[in-house]
Amino acid sequence: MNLERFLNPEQYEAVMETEGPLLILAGAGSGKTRVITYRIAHMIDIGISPYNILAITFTNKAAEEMRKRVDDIVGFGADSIWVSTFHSTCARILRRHIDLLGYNSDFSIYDTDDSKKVMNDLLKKHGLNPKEYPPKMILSTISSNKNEMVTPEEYESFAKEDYEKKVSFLYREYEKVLFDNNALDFDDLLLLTVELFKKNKDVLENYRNRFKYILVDEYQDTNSVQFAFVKLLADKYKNLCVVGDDDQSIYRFRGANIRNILDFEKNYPTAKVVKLEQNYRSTENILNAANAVIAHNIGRKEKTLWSARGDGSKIHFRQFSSSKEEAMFVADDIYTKVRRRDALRNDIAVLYRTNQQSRELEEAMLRENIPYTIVGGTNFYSRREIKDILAYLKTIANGNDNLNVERIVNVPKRGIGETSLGKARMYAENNEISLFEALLHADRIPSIGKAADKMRDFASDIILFRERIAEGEFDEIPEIISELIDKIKYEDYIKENEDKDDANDRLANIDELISKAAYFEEKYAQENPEAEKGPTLQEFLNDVSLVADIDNADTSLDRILMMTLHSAKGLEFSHVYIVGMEDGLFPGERSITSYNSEDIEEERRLAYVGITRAKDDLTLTAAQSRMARGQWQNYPISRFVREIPSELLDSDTKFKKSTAEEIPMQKSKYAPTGVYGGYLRNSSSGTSNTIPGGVPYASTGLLSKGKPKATAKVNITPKTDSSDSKVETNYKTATVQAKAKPLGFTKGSDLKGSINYKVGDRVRHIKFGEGIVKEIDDSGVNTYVKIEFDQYGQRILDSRFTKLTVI
DNA sequence: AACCTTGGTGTTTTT
DNA sequence: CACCAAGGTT
Repeated sequence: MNLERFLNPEQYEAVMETEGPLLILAGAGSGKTRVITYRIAHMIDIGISPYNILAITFTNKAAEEMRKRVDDIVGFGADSIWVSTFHSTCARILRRHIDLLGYNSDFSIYDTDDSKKVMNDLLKKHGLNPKEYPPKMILSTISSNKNEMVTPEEYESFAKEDYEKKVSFLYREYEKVLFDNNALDFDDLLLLTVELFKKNKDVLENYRNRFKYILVDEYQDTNSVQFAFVKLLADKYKNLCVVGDDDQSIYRFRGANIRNILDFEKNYPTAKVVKLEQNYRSTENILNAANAVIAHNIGRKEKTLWSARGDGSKIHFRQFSSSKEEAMFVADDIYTKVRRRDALRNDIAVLYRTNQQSRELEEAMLRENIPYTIVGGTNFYSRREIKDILAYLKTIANGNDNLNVERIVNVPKRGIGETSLGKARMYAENNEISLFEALLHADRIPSIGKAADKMRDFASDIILFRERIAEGEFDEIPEIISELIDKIKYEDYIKENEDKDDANDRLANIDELISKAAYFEEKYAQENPEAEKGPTLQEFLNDVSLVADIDNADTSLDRILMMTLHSAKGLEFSHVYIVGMEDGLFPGERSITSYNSEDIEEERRLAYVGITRAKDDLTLTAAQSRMARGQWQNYPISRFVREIPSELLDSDTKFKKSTAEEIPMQKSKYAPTGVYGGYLRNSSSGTSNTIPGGVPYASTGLLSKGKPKATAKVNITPKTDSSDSKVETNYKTATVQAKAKPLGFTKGSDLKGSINYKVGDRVRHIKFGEGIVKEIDDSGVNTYVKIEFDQYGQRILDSRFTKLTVI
């Protein structure tokens, strides 16, 4: 391969140094991905076996992309490189060897919600007041301990105050519950792998010999336990290449230790260092702005990023009176750009500090009819119906997992109530068996009555599935899911308990889960070409537990992307908007008042990451007031905007002197048309709400169609709220009690137009095969497509998720 | 046992 | 404001 043609001298050096420790300091946009992929390709080219390479990436998406790119260059062998994230790598290792640590290889992986549930139960059990011992805080202490590899015993010996002693007690108890449930939380995946290696030298030796060459991307965001993991593996051959940029370290809150990258040369004295300082991504104006901002941080590795792309346009800054105005501006600006063909939709991103900011932006995009995808927020996998089905699958895989058993034992309702369940719990505890075991032998539970039969039926259904899977009766995971849903009559349950739209929504989500399983099978077959069997249920559940929000974002669609600054790491867009540039929001209140200067510096690094996502055009916006915590907050313009030299800025507001008061407000040109406003609660809470500014959403089509479930009480009174006083419309405030659709539908809400099939078309679906489009229903919030499949019969699919190809 | 209402409370960012 | 948990009602 003649690589010098494709690489600059520094990149070339980084590619060629295959032996020994190497630190690549890769500034933003400096062609890092290019270097990594060429490096791996080169290694294979000079005869290093792909089998001996381990590459750790930050997201699964990045892993997939890297594999694809290497494949494009070398054309073979890329599939036997082990490319994945820290968490997935560790999960995979643990599935093989965790029995050495006393766990069972069918362990469940608990997400944050699960951990919270465990902690709440513990507090209740020990009569501790959640106000005195906030579960969130305790869990975060536990998490930090795990990331620093501090055991409950060690923490106990540090603990001086009563509070700390209680926390150490809870830490110990929490670990016990997880162990008893045969469950691991995210931190355990890393921690236990390190423990495994330390305790079992032969296992470690095995992996050391396998992974002779190790590459870690985004090294600035590794934490102590990840460092330990890498060090253990790399210590024999020391062919460790780490790539990172200390200026882009943004995960301190989850234990990332910036010293890992700053001290790399100390830890590996023979290390070579290569600096990549030419930025190929951004215009000079954008890069200079980023450099100016980050220069305010102290204690960084000195580097000067430069670009040869020319000045480009200036950085736009606008301040608005409210966050609503801000959102409308962004939507309007995007609309104009796309219409004038200045930008393609999938080359535009809107970035924000907190997920809740996505709400108003979403409304604005809907109003301007701009197709968008929101990354993150309410995760697909945290939807009720998905969690239910997954809880079944997890129970089938791991019967010791009491948490998941509790979730589904009476869902769908099968007449097992709280009272009888309490007795089963008691019985399980007294006999030191799992809850599932107790249910299976429910007839032995004293004074339990009729519920015993129901319990036994439930447990034996689960066992039947387990046995049939073990005997290889199912060819593919989607079949397990489909049959499970039939068996427990989940569809009927949904249809009985929800109105038509909601039921459709949930059923479509379940179909989407089946599609995901089918996609997983496909991916697995590609990555394991020699495998005779498909992936196991555990492997699928693994994958599901460890997906990042960004992993699911399909960047090829003709939609703009909206996400947090954190999620945007590693991505690039031609046009970038960063909204909410306000002191108090970004940087956040806490980092401003914190006396630890690290906090504000991390926010600044986040700003740096955000700015450097932009290739050609960057727009920063701020609002003078926005609603937060139920109150209007008035924030001044972010210091990060003020740190950008004024000659780089295009702004019709003069704010160099840097206080918000001096800035004239933008006049609104977005007079509302009478349909505007806040959110209705969904039915489960059912209380009345004030809709600031107008008729409830029903008339915008955002509410689920059809009549409200509860009686709608709509009192319209003149609006007196001052927030919209600039807008000359006849505003009303409405108090309604209604069955409403929460606006939080994310993951790429669709807008009409991006569907490329019509009634009568013959289409192909990844799992259900071929079929004919019978009906396209876009009367409600989302568009549903009814399809008659040749093999699977009629199904209703949600167009937001379903990818159908017209044949 | 299931549904509805009320009240209390919390504040980034994510695997 | 929005979420969640506890208590009250059918």
